[in-house]
Amino acid sequence: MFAYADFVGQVAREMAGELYGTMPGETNGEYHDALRPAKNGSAHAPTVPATLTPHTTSRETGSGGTQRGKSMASIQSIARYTGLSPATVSRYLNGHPYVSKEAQYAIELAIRELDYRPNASARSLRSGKTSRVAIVVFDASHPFCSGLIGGAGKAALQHGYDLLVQQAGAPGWQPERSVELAATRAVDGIIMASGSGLSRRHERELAALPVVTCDLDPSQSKLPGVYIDHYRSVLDGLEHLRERGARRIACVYVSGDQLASSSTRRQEAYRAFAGQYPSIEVIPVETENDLIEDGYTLLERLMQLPEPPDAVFTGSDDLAAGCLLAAQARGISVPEELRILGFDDGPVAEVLGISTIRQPVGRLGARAFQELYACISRGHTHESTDASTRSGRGTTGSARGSTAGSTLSSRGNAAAAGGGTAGSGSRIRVRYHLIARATT
Amino acid sequence: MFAYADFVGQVAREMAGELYGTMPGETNGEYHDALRPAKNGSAHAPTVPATLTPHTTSRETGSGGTQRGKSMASIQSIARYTGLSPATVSRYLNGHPYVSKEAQYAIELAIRELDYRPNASARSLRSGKTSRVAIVVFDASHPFCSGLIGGAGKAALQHGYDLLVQQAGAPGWQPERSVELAATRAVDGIIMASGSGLSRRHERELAALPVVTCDLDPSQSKLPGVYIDHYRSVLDGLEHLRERGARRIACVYVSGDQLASSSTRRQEAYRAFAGQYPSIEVIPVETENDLIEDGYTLLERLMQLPEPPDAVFTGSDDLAAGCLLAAQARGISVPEELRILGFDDGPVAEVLGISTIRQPVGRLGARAFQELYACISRGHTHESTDASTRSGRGTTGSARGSTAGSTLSSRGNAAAAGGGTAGSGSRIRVRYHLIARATT
DNA sequence: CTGTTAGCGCATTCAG
DNA sequence: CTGAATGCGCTAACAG
Repeated sequence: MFAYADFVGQVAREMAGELYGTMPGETNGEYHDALRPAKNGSAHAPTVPATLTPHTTSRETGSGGTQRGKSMASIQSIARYTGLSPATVSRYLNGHPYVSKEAQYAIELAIRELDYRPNASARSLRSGKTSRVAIVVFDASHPFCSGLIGGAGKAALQHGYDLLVQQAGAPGWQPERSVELAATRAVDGIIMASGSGLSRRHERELAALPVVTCDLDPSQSKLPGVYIDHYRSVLDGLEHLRERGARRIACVYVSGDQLASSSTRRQEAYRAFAGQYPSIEVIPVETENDLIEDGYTLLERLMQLPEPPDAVFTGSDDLAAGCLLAAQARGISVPEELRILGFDDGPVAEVLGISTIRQPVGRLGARAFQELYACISRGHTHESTDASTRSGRGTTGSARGSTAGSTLSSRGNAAAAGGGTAGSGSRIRVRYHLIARATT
Repeated sequence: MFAYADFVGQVAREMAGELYGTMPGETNGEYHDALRPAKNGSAHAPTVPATLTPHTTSRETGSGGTQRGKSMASIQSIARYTGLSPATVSRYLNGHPYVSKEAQYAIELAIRELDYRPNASARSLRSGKTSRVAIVVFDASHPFCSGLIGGAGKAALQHGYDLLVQQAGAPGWQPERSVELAATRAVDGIIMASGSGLSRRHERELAALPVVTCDLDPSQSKLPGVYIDHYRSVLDGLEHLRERGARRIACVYVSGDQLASSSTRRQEAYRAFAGQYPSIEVIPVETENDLIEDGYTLLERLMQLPEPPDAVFTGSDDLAAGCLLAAQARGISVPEELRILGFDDGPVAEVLGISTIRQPVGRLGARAFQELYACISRGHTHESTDASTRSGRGTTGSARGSTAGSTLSSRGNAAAAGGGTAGSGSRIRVRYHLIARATT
């Protein structure tokens, strides 16, 4: 098969955050700072002995401001250059009417000549907006998170926004950082896609800011959020297994809910399912992480049980893959003896032929941004216009064929209207797909 | 097997950027734009008849500034609150000495009371720095890119920096956006990890800014950059195949080099290898994309050839996976009849047991940031102190056992000293690993 | 159509 | 130890 031990080692190391450090034994020649050329300023480097103050061209360099020598052209510069006033230039820049043709030409020329660029900070300071939002995920390199980032980023772009990424799982990160980001107006709003380390206090602080949670358990906080209905997707998945004859189903949940996913909701679904089908045994199983290796050991643990399960609801493709590999290694036939269901429909599930539940991750991220954008445009922070009429529009079971619809719910500022017909309400629905594959 | 057609459809759709849009048929209650408050400007959109100027609440809301009602506490506010001067407060905030105990307490209280937060834009405006850098990738949700983002983000965090992400592959993105980001001082620097659409002009503009390329072909631009030595890794990979008896090797390259990877370097390596071993036939193969589906069709194409290859150097795990699946579908025995080598060592290669070449993607991103950081700290932009003495420190072949070392090179501002011993030079080395697995 | 004035929030002189 | 003054770059009110 494959070098499993080695693999485990690698993953463990990478997850431990060592992946970007300097490995011992690698020839690591850092830069010499010595031969730094003095390209600074208008040919007078500040590195001068300092006994004689280089006399900074008297004024102009003034007190604070841009210390990068080039002394970036300002709106003033081009005002002087053209003989116009800063106001006129500003007007031109912002596309205001009432700027004479001559002025326009002159300004355009000056801009090109002086290589002028408006200063973003100054603009933000004046306008109070940054055209920038942040998304907080646990680990940007995790497929789920990166999907979120991708989707949110694309949506942001369409509105002229940029996306800042913070990783709650990175060494040194603290919840403070995210709160401050918005509080200090470094961004216009935040998409919280990681519940990691979110204390009550932080949440309270966040509530005062434009924030939207993303795939966080909605019952955990009062913040508006976009999320997939894990409860129903789990029920559908279990139903899928049941229909195919499973009677002892191992139901996995991740202990540390570091990653953005509502494991509590899942567990509720497990319980609900167990209640609904007393004849089926639901075996809750805990795992610390959801990587392939974890799945591997997980299955070995399961097989130690006096009465091993005949199905595993893993809640993750990687776990499922690990389970499958372990099963194959043990000579357990899948799916005859053991059914395995994944989650997310990543490449791994694809190539291994694992049945799984596909989530519209990219769209989830995009919706999150859109909600946030609405929030921001409205000038609100979150304003509890809470009327979550959790509509239970049928369709709960019946994983008929290979796909079943579910909802992606959005609980936002606008009043939530439960109804079934389209339009008017803050609920947005997309479909997830339960994909049945031959292997598992 | 698995529902391949369906899969292909999905991937195709997602790559087309539709992944975050609204699917037809889903109940999608978009927001009504009707109730959007007229928060534009100070309430007079330029589209207005302009006869009467709406006259905004006289002072306090004044001219520009924060339009969010709460009227954020400023340093002034707490100066007034405490009876101190703004200067003292500022001193306190920046940890200056010479602030009396009493003042401190008073200020701390006021801060808590007024819920004060320093304004990031104002700070940036003054200081000229943002503590923020941008990374430009083609698609954040691609494993390679997300690895870069993850690594860069973590490294950034350690220096108190935040990371902004732009996706060059997103609909609507233009190279302008990236340039402007740095030019307008919205960020302190840029990590360019996507060569997509980079014209000469843009590159020239970038050259004047703190920028570091990441995994872009170093021969393509004069910008400083961090990159993996694809040339040598390819040679090692081919050597690996040769040692195992391959004599007709299909060498894949991606036509559009949209993703951050130097396909030209690879092709050079292909040629070099072909020159070195005249008895081995190197068959260059082009593919538009590097997804599993592409690998699948790729192999089918290869098998149409009069003389099919006995090995494939795919340059991508996904491609390799596709090849493997296609081969299995055709009843071709792997590795006996056909050897397949992947690249990156992602989960897919892992579970399928595909031999592959692991790249330290996270570390690559991290190094890129570190280079950029050095750049920024030094106050430089890039200054071509170019002396790339490409050292060829042995170790080229000999994929002995299962791993072989290679270099991750960094070409920066400081002069590059080729030498073998540690230190002194701009070269940074880490190891990639060629991982041999049973299946392929 | 244009210039003058003023101030966004902060940090840094320079005098006390 | 502290306060007054100044300006970072930009834009929105006013007058012209």
